[in-house]
Amino acid sequence: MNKSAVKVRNVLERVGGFASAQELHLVLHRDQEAIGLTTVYRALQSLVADGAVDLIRREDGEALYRLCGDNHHHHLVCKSCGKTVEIPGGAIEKWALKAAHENGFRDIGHTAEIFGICSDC
Amino acid sequence: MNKSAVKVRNVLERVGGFASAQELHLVLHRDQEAIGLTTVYRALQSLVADGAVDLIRREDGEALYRLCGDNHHHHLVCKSCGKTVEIPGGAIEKWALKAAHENGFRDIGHTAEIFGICSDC
DNA sequence: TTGAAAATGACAATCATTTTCATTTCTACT
DNA sequence: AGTAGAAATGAAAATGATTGTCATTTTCAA
Repeated sequence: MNKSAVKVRNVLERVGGFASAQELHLVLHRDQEAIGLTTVYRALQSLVADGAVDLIRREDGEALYRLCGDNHHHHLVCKSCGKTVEIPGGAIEKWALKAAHENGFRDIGHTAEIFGICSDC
Repeated sequence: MNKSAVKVRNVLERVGGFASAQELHLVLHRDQEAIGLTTVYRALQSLVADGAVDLIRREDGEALYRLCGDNHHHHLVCKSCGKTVEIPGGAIEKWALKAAHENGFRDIGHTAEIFGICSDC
């Protein structure tokens, strides 16, 4: 992991939730960390590729990033306010492996998100 | 619902899965249905607002639309050749409902896709 | 030190989606 | 039928996040 990726990861750690690439870039600049927007995007790409960062999409399609623990989980997202709850995979993992295996697929990955309206909205 | 929305809905019915706005526009043109891309977008917006159409995001952020009330299924996609297999939801449905309920969410929907390498690749 | 490879960032390019706005088509009422 | 006002349409321009380009800088092993 290179220097920029470390900086970006530190900011993600500090903000402690989902943030867009542009927001992270702003925070870095407020902190006098000279780093280009392009580099922020590249750092995020590699962090996501390494599995160190989660990527989800806001409803308007904008990408949001968040540090993720190494434990695998999925998201329950409120369509109205964006509130997000991490939930364990559980049954999904087996379901994905089973379906893939039955069809002769290997190197399996999966995505799953649940969305709805939270109790506050 | 106006004329364009009906046309768009008919195409969605015929393609029978997720499709992007641009793909739908292409299909409409192949069918000699003169309709502008702008109008396709507007029709999709109102269909989504009416709850007649589901909107999800591809991994690159592009919007995909699907008629609601389609019998529900998920996709197993080959990362290499793009081959796609429809698979039933099964366990996922229960998992999504349970997780959402435990966290006080309502109006639940979910997306799930499995990626891997198919036997031909 | 040196030279190749990787990283950086200003800027331009891309591309889905939205806005604008002039024009056309409905709709309701006489 | 006629007509005014509202809604729909679509071509073109604007928007905005993300990615590509490429010249320059940094890193680092030999």
